[in-house]
Amino acid sequence: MDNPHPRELTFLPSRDVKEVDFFSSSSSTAADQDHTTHHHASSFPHHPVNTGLNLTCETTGISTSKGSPNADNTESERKMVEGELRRLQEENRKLRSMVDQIAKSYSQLQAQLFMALQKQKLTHHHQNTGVKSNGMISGEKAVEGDGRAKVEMKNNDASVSGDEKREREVSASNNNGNNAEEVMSKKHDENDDDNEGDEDGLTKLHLGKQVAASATEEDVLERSSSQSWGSCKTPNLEEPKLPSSDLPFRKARVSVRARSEAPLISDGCQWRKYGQKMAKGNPSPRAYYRCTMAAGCPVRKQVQRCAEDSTVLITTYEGNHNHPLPPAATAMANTTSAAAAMLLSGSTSSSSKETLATSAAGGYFSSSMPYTSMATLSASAPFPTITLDLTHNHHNALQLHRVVPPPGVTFPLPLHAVTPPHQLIAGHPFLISNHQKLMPPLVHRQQPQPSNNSPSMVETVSAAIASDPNFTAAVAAALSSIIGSSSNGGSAISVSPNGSPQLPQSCTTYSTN
DNA sequence: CGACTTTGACCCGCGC
DNA sequence: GCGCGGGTCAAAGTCG
Ligand SMILES: [Zn+2]
Repeated sequence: MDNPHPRELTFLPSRDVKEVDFFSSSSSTAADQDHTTHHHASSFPHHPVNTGLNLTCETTGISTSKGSPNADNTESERKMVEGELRRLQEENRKLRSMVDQIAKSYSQLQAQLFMALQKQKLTHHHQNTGVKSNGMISGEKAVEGDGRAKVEMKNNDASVSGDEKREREVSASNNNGNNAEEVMSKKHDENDDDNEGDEDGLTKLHLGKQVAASATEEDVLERSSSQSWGSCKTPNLEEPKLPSSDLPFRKARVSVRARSEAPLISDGCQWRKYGQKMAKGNPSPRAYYRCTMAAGCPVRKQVQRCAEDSTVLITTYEGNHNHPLPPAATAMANTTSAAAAMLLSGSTSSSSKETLATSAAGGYFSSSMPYTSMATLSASAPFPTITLDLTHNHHNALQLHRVVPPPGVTFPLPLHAVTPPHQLIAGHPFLISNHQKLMPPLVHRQQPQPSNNSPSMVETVSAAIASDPNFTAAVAAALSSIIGSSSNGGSAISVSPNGSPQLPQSCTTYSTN
């Protein structure tokens, strides 16, 4: 059991947490201010500011500074106060809207959770919980070692037409150091030997192309699957039916967009470049890297600059590490897995509905990752991809984009950047349930605070995601994190479910700034 | 000398 | 079947 995921929250402990506690700090201050203001500004039309937040003002009276004896001063003071008051009201308003959204989201999540649990009970009772260590993801076929346990997950969307069910097998490789290697490294071989004979049907995934989830994903999947997965289904919307059932599995990828002059982002891992190609439509070449921290580590990443904005570096991660990672790298890994999980969950159910997924995701993310700019999930591309867009960092309003970038999607992830250990993040798993329709666009709050750091968001998100996919836990975590964190920049997540059906693997892409 | 990068060739899936 | 594009392999070169 060494799952990398759980591993310490080392999310790049380099920075401090940037999350702002919305409620704790901001709100409190606001409240205080309110009080003060109220007193003074009696004349104001001031609406009853009710922050839904329950910021109670009464007692506090900040009578402190007031008492100015001079009328003149009083006058000027009053103006100032009024101005402040307005500002505070504005802030309160924003806060309130946030709260409302959170509340809604919470409700929805609860409902979903509930449904999911029920489904699980009914539907799949049997999922084994595989334990997994780190997972590796194999691309399309999972190679199975003898010792692996396989778990099958089936998702059926209850809501959806039943055909959507997918079956996945996850092979949990407990002892597979090798497996991973094999899998990743040689795809080619697989074909040939894919069957070493031993396989029972399992070996070949049921699907022609379905892929077994890699171990890594397994983690995610496993956990999530047990909970979140099954559940994911959304309430029902019809799904577009996708050919998905047939679609081959693909790996989930996580990409990060960030502005960076440097050609590479340091994510705590060691990478070896194994190829470079000129991508069509993009003047800058795309570089392919493989993790060299461990022999068989299947993790790969692609790095390329944005065609439109060469300052934006897009890093896409795929796969999970099969070895322990340094703290700095942990975040990434977690992110990846988390992202994968998200994709999976999201894709599963909704592959069709962006909205829902989107909204849900958006909600969570945004809440959980205040700093991130936006996250996008898309199943459409060749592989399901989550993109974190850190290029807009500061002040962004939360937006949901349903962007479906042709190529992939983006979603804010935690960068490897070094950050301080976040408790939250690591601790709380954050999942996006696929289909929840939370509020569509989250609130946009733009807070004056510049301070955000994009990284924190990312971290948060990734951490959360990565951490455990338990739905419940995730939800709880998400909520808590949301509540706990203040949002600064906005983040948006969008999901575009196009049709890709299943996501076997996970990739994470980062773009550095 | 080992690890990494460079770079053209090769493989493979996909659309026409 | 062919061409295209994405991704990977692996020999050769580079660096410390
Ligand atoms: Zn690795």
